[in-house]
Amino acid sequence: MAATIKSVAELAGVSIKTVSRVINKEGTVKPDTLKRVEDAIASLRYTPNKAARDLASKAASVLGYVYDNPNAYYIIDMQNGILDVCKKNNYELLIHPCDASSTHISQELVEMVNAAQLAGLVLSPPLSEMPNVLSLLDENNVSYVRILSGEREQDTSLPCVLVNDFKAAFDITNHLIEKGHQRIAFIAGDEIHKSTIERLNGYKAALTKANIPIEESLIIQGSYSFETGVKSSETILSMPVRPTAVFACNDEIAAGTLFGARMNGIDVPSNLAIAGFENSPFSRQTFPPLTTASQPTDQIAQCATSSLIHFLKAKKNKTPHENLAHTFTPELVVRESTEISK
Amino acid sequence: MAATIKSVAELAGVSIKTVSRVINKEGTVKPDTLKRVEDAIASLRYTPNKAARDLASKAASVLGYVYDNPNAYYIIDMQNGILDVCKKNNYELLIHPCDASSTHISQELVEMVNAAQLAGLVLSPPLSEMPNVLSLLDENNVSYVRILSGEREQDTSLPCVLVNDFKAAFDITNHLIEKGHQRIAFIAGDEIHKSTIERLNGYKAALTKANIPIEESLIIQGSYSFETGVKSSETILSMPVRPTAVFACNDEIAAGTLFGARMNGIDVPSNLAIAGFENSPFSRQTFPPLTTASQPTDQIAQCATSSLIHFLKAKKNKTPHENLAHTFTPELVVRESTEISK
DNA sequence: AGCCAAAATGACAACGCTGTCATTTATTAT
DNA sequence: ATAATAAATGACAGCGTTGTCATTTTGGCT
Repeated sequence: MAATIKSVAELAGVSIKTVSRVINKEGTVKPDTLKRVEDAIASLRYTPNKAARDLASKAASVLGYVYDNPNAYYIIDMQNGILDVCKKNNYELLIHPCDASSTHISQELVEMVNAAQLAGLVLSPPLSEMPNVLSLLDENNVSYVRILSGEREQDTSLPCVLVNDFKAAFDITNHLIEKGHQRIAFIAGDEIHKSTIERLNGYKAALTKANIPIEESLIIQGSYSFETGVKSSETILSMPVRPTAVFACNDEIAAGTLFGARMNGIDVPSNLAIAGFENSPFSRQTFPPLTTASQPTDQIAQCATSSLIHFLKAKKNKTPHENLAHTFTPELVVRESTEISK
Repeated sequence: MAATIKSVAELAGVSIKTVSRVINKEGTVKPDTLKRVEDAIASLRYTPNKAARDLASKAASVLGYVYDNPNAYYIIDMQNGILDVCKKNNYELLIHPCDASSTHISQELVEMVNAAQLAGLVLSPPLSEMPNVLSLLDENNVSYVRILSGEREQDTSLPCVLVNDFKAAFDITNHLIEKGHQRIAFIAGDEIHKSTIERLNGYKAALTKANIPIEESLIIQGSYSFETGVKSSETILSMPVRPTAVFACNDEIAAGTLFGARMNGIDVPSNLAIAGFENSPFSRQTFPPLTTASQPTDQIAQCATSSLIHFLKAKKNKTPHENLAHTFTPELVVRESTEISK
């Protein structure tokens, strides 16, 4: 069977504790002993038994990524970012898709954390923004890092990563205004997502700054889906005074809007300019490609994960932990859907 | 701290072994003892320590999903399918994205299996089709299930799930022929994927059956990407005798082709019919929506995962394992990209 | 009631590692 | 050279389970 720490110790002529020191890089081993142990490890192809380590050290090194989000691109990017950092820190990742609208969701998460002995959780929206979820996690002393839109509430000592959707939405709206648009419709995503609200506020702020009155009739409720875009395009096209531009809350909605416009023979951008949000791959693949805001999802994920890991280390060593909140601001990406190419 | 088996045993007034029997559902516990133990578990909110179980039973219940595939939708579907079955069987899933073109890929996988003490691996294309990867896994006695295109080779006792790309590609091509097309271009995906070859063969078979000669100049090499589609559309549009239809190896290529056609003012489907493959969400979101073949990715994933778990159980109990290969055939989905809607 | 097999339960040693603390060895200061 | 100190190493007891095997209890027969 597989080599154990004992067989390595025997081969290297040292005690198992010394081998343990080597694999944990404790640094208190003499160079030549180190070498012997390393050789033994290599020749036996030894890999430490994870279960035994976790058991002995009373600390599982597994994080959980919990999401409820239909956006495959977002999830993959998040996941890859998280995995990246996990790998570097010798953590494992447990993936847990779930239904945020379920009434048992909070309970479900706590049970999962217990059952899988997770060290911590990475929460992306909308879970990261649901007070009931967060408070139950707090009660159960679960460590987590949140990725969310807007500002952080003061009442937490846990790490979090903020996305400045307000600023990015402001920039997009501003871009449309600079292109000469005065009537700009806004298609909202799910209300449960704080990003929807932040983006709406950014939109409003840009209008206000340009002295354009905010018309509630131009603001359309919806969800983060292609279908919302298609439906909204109908609404928009049938408005008595038709807007000349649309700012959709994400690329999927924008793509739907584009699709709907197409169906009705409306040319984009000459008859209707459309902007999305997220810079997901298909924002480049629609015709014409979509103006959008580029969210560095994998960086956000990496940042969140390493914050969490730092936090966990600090917690274990009872070291004080300076709890910085990192902020990312998505950047405007201008493409043909708002600008006629030469 | 958290409850342990010992505290449960004390509270219930039984030995830890009996508690162990209860949590493992061994079924040899008297109803009233069972009840007492279950009550104790509930009142202490006990959850078994995973590390301890794995260590004692010498068998971690963690599977690995290894992929190298840029297609976010495919991966998410696969992953969800796998997770589904894992959850039902109390397995965990470790996600491992990797680079199939790396020279160390085989080694990397073996190391990962050892390091994480994985029970088995789920391999999707192209990894599932790479002889060097498979043989090294075999050498190291790693259990895995493969998802792949076409037929199974005889030389393995491990489970696998087959996708009949040949038949589906035949159906798509046939559909185009029935629509009256005689010159049909084929845009291939990456050569490393067996699906590319199977789909090409299906295309050829359909042409042959309809007595349409196969023209090599109509077969364009490429990779599974939007860009391939865009580029290929240029190639196609500049052909001396222009094809009237295109069968792209997947939806992404098809979307690219559509994009390219658009750029050149070619109407789809009236000037050029386009079919894709995969039924990924955006095949519904292009304008016009794409005719494609619907692959039940999550079912395939579920089937593969449960095959693997059965195999592992059989292996552990040294029970003989009947090694069936399941086959899925993607189904034709006709949409507007090949058919003018009324 | 008395016997026996079958069912239920328990005692205890693993499993492979880390943490604690004791012991040995090397280094420095005198 | 010698004591004092620091660095390196080791012995051993856990960690919370499961597996093995021994022991007790139960229920069905006579």
